[in-house]
Amino acid sequence: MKYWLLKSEPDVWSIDQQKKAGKKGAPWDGVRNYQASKNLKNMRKGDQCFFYHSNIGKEIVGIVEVIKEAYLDKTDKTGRFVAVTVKFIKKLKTPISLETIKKNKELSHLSLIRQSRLSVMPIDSKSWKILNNMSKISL
DNA sequence: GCCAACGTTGGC
DNA sequence: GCCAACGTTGGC
Repeated sequence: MKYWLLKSEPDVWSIDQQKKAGKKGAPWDGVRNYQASKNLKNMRKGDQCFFYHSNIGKEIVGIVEVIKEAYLDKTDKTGRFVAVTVKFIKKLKTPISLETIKKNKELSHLSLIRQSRLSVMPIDSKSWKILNNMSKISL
């Protein structure tokens, strides 16, 4: 299984809206960047993704799971980009802020920090574990 | 195929 | 609201 991180502006699509979508999940569409799109294509059913709120909050707020692999993004008229469907798994007890992530040397290689504009990125399993542990500890 | 102009993202 | 970083577009 692979791990990913998905960014969304909460006033466009938030973790609470994702929660409301329930078991059926909701399409993760609107990606208009080739690198991000390539990452979407590499997602497999069952992969887990951190849900990150950009701009407002700037923190990882929850976890979602891929339930449908890449298909053409209906919102893209050019037919170049893809979407996946993800379903809500849980909200983190303690959201992990970008600031906190930046402070951790073991996480400094993450694209979240190195490539701030990328909206879909892989997370290695070690970093996934570190972040998961952080979410259970209040700081 | 280069590169200037322009648009977008996202942290601050 | 500003601006740095960076991706895309289009003229040549």
